[in-house]
Amino acid sequence: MSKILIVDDETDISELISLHLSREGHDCKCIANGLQVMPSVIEFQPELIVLDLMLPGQDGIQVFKRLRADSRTRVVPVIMLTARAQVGDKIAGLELGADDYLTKPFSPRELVLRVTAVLRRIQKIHHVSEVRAGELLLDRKNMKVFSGDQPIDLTTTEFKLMATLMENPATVHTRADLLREVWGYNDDVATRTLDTHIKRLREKLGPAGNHILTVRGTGYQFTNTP
Amino acid sequence: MSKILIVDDETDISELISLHLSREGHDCKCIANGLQVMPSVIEFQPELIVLDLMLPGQDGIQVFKRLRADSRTRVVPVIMLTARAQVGDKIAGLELGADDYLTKPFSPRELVLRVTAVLRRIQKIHHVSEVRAGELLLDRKNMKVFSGDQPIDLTTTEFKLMATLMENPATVHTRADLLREVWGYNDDVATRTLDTHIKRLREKLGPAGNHILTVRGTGYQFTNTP
DNA sequence: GGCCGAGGTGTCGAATTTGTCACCGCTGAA
DNA sequence: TTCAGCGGTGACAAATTCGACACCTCGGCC
Repeated sequence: MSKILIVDDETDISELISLHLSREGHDCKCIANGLQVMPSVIEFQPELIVLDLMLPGQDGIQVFKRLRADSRTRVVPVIMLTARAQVGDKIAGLELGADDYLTKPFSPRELVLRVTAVLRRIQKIHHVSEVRAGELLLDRKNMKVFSGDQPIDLTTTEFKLMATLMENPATVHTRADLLREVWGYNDDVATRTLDTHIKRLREKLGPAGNHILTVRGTGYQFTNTP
Repeated sequence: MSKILIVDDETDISELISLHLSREGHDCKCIANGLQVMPSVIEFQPELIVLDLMLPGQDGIQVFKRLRADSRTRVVPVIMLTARAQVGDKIAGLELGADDYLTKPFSPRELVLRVTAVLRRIQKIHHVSEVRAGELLLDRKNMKVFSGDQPIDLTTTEFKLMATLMENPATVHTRADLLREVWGYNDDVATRTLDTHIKRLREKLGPAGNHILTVRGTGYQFTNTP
């Protein structure tokens, strides 16, 4: 369930990749032009970039260098796609710090595996410590939530739930998803704890509580703009 | 109060920098040889690197590239030092994504200002969610501590205490410091809670518990090498 | 060796946290 | 309009967490 940006000139390949990654629950966006990369990354805020080195008009390596040169995009992991012939590029890419690479042609399954591996590896290492949403601010480092300047005391479970919701705003979190992420329930348990905790969160958040929307029959959703 | 690695061939400059940064409360380490950079970074885990581009034997730019190419070191911000003449280097460095640069000669005050600025900027964006120490691993994201593969369940307070200790290993944390950071006690309260929690931590950590050293009359200290 | 004080440890009660349950209101489909 | 079911809510009881305290051990100084 990660946001992935696919940068490839060949739109059919992009779409194929996108299709397979979407099936895994990822949120994909495709762009064909290297010039769009920086703005797209800053706007879309992908958690992973799949970058074809064969881009029209400009070198994929240049695009990559620019990604790594900007502190806003530096930490985003990149998987490079290279044609088998471009050995030089591949080496250059890895030297510059690509997180993985794939030589064309490759099977979609292979790509999915690499993506999963990189995400798992990367997500364990970095994450954003502060999440902002309107007047709300989630501070992981100090395990606190602020509504404006006012700190809101949350218990551990409440905080985890809040963090899970805030981290992916505007997406619906299934009851099962939340129970898995926050409580570690892997099988589909019938429990009302989630409801109770949502209630407690809303209570403590006060007016900001209406950032948490109910999606009837499915789960809950955090919205930046209540 | 950040860990800063200074990489400079000229030891007198290193020492000058180190002196001024230490006065600001930072924890500095100096190395003169570019080859030591990677191991030093991985061991010392600095939050900022001051890198002189004039290194004996090898190019500072190469060192920098290697830092950015490794996922373990990629996010560590770098301030580059360049001689005024090396305009080409400076440009190359910025293009590659240095976080700031300084041309020699510079005043210590200037450097301190830059360091402070970069730290403030960077710390707001990312922080390391995982802290490693020997077989121990602190995982902020999931609020867990692992001893090897084995997860150790900690309560919120225990986790905060553990995190505070692990984040600055090899430094002595005063009782007052810990009570302030973990419990928020600002005035000097006489309490034994800290002792009790240290005991509980050691208990739960099992053999790894001897990472936590007692500094008699002062406080506690976390050590990477028990 | 004896003493003093710092720190280790076991235990207890209060406070907090958490999951369950019963009851109710609301929603949306028929 | 009706009704089944989903979700909101208040109450409650079990479990956990936390800080205090008493007692003990150990290190350092005389």
